[in-house]
Amino acid sequence: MDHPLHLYNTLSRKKETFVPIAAPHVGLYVCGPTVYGDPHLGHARPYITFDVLVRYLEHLGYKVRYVRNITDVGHLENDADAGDDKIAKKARLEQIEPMEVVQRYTVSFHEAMELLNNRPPSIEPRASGHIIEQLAMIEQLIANGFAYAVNGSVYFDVTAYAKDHDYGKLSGRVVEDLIAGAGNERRSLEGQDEKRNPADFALWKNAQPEHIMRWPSPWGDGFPGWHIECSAMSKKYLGETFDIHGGGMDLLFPHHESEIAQSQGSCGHHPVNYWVHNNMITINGQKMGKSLGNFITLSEMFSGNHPKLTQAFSPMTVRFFILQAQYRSTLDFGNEALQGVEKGLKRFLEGIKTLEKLKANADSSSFEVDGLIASYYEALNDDLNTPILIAQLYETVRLANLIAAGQADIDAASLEKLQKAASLMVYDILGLRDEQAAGGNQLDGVMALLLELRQKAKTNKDFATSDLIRDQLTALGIQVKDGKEGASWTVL
RNA sequence: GGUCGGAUGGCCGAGUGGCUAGGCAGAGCUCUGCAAAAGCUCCUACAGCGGUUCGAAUCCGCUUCCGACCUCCA
Repeated sequence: MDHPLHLYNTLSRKKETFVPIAAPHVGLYVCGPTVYGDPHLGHARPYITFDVLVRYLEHLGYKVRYVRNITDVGHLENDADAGDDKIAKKARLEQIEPMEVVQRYTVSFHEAMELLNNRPPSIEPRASGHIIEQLAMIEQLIANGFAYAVNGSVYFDVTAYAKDHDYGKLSGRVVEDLIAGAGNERRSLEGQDEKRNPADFALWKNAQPEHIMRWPSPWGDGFPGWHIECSAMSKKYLGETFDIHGGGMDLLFPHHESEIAQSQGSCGHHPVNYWVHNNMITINGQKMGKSLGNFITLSEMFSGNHPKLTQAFSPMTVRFFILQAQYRSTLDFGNEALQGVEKGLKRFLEGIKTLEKLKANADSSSFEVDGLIASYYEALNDDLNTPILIAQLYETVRLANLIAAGQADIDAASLEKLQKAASLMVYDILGLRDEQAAGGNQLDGVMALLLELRQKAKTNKDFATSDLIRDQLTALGIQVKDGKEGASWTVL
């Protein structure tokens, strides 16, 4: 291909040509959700972004193994309940089993992903199902001198690791600063005094008696630390070095930095070639997140049941909204923006349908079809620039409408090429689907009949009847559009 | 406090040295029995101040403002 795929690699801080380790195979690991709460708008962004990446890679002919974990062992709290396990806490709160919480939110996550038309990953490993692998990696780290056990907990020894490795190369941290402590604002975490050094991080945490989620280990009952699951599971399913690791920018430090240290420390080499990070969704310019409590869940988006929402927004509106920003830019949430996207999406999909139904009307095209199609690929190849792709597809829609109106020409061969390429981009790569496609053959037949009756009325100048039919249909949510080739309709 | 990033038209959001991003909103027109849809046209912005350059939204410097990470987070 003339323009190979380029991805921005956080590690090198520049766009790089994507070259897999063992083409045509591509290994992709994306940090999955912690299932102790409903999925929110922020979750939609990485999973849509990497869904598009997977779809595109497969279109390019790669065989992708897409691994995305489910974190169901919880992480340390930072508030008054410091040292608690988030999942255990929520379970006590609701008087149910931890695994029940995990199950409920895993299901709700899957439902949201399906609504957003994100395809499931190839493997979706659970942290709780890989305790053995995590323990093995921790023991290896101890054996290699990069970890130490204290009071039933095990910590990663950043100082020891940093002697021969660059801890901080991904996130741009300086080890000395981390060791010195990150300023006066740094809160004191439970277990901080057990660490040899403030920069050290937990690999295994000793479980307090009230701690429900616990597993036996060589150091006593406990639970895995913050970052070890991703290292252990990516190694298990993708190997010690794999192609792409994705996730939100907020995971850059300490999560991904520590993943590198754990993998490097235990296996002896760098785990990932391309680190790809999506930016945050903001609300009033501020990050939308659990800790700030300013997030909107996906089910609230879809139902409109949230004080910040003036109306419901469909899953495809949300998907289109997210795809209209490049994944490395922040994207600001707003009703006005969403409403604009909703209308734009409708016109967009209508236009694509118009293109699909188009018939060739000339022996040559009045515009350059190959260049237009090439522009789709150029956009995607440039670090998945979906907004540019969408702009080019809008241009395609404009041309299709012109052809339909007899104001532009296209030949048969060009038309077929364009139809194929545009549909591929819209449905297969961007992963949009027509939410209004409903009714089936029966409705089609009924509508054809109604429109025929209306046409008769119009021919007889019986506009009262023709308007009655149209207005009643409008009231039912079906829009009638009179065109040169007769009337057509869409479900609103 | 440290590190990094951003400031684009009413709103969202691309773009990195000259050439229209795109969408939504708004205005006009065409089409139409009237609408709707669609098309065409218009609205042409780049935080501020300096500098480099024939030419800067785009490069450099300074200023102001905003954000992210440094603590679980997509």
